[in-house]
Amino acid sequence: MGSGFRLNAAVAVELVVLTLGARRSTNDTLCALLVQRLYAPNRGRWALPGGFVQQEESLSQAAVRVLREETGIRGDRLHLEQLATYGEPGRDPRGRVISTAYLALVPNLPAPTAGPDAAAAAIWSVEQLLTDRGRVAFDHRRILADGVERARAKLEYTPLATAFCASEFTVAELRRVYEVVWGTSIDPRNFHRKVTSTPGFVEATGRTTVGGGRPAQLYRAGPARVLHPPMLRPN
Amino acid sequence: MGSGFRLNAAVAVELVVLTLGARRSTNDTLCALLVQRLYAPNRGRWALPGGFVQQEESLSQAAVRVLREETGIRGDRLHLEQLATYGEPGRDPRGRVISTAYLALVPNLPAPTAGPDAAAAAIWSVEQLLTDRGRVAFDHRRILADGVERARAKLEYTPLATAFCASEFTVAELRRVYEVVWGTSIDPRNFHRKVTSTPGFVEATGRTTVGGGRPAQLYRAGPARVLHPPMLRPN
DNA sequence: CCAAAAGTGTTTGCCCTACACCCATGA
DNA sequence: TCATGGGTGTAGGGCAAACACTTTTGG
Repeated sequence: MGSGFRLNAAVAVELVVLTLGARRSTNDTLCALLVQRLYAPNRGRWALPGGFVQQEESLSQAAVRVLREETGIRGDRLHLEQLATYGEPGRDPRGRVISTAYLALVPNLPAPTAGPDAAAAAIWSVEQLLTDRGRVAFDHRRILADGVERARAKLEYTPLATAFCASEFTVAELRRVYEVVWGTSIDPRNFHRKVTSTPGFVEATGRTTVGGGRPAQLYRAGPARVLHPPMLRPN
Repeated sequence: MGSGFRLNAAVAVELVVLTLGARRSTNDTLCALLVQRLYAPNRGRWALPGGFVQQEESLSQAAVRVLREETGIRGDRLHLEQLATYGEPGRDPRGRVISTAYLALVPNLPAPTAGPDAAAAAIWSVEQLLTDRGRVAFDHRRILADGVERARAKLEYTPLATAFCASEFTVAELRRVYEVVWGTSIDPRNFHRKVTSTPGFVEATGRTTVGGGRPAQLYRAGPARVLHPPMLRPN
């Protein structure tokens, strides 16, 4: 490490909060949580929830705090992982800002409430956000794209999809997560077999759903942290 | 992003530089490049090459500069990617330091020369470094472990292994990379078939080696950025 | 001719896909 | 008894591990 210790940057965290939103009746759209900026720079544009890191907190603690402050979401029962760090000079007009982005996946996102620094908080379709240029502030479109790609990749080899579901869920709900995030359709029969035969992916609770057609088994997330064998994206 | 812009940290980059070192005649040990600290804190202990980011440079530019300054390695013909960011309060006794770590893979690492802030620069076996506690400064053992794990994982689905080889290499040399980094042994026949049949992984140059036994084809890295199908670790 | 290293053919078994089929409920 | 969605059986193809074998060089 170089010789001269000197404060040389403002370190912030940004959050890519993904959830499955209800465009129609079923949760069939991948959505992200954004806040509308109340102050300059980029006043009025939509940005990822974020904030500067405080003196005695770690980066991940800052991410949990910011998520609660700006959106009201609690950090428990929530998947949170570090995504990447963005530090181009000039990415923020105020000065040198280094942003460490975190990826958060939440089930059943409650209606967000804007914090004191935000004009509004809302859930947008990821597809729209990535298509429309100019709606998103700073370099947050790039950060969002990186977060979505990370989520897509991690569905393959980790049980991350369970983070999009409630504490108990059916195999069909889990399949819908894969279909929405990947943007593909999956054979229900083979998916069912694969999920239930992968050790540690899901555990049966013994309970079932009611209504509709035949009742479905309810499952909860299992102890596995990686999937053997992985769920492969169709290609 | 929160309201108050204020410089609140010293941002640094750290480099996990991996190479295949010659413990015996063949390159059969995964090694990392460390520098011995000349100044406090942690004077005399071994640390990853690193340094504070300067005003008008990006994080990746800082990584390239530090690599050159502290070890004499040039940034061209070198794989460099961002690994993760470490920001626990108290990880550096001088104050709040946020370190973004980069992973660098180099073939045929030349004898490193210590820069002005280092007492020495040397190549150590990764296995030794990760086993011995107390030899490595700060939280750099953790960073090194993360870098090694990233390299192991990326060998599976990217042509990263070619970054450990010279510009032209044989299939057997490429196989040795996999065996050393993964710590496994691989069937030479199946490996050969797999590598040469994966589109874009390697390209034949038409030339061959001389000496030893039957001459081997020489290859260079192909244009692929991901491997379809992936090379899977035995398990 | 023999040793050494490169590269090929062939078998075998597994996993994944596709799809036919049966199961359990509400109306 | 029909509609609806949940779950199982099974045949076929492709891929990859295992290993015998051929090829091409240097002594």
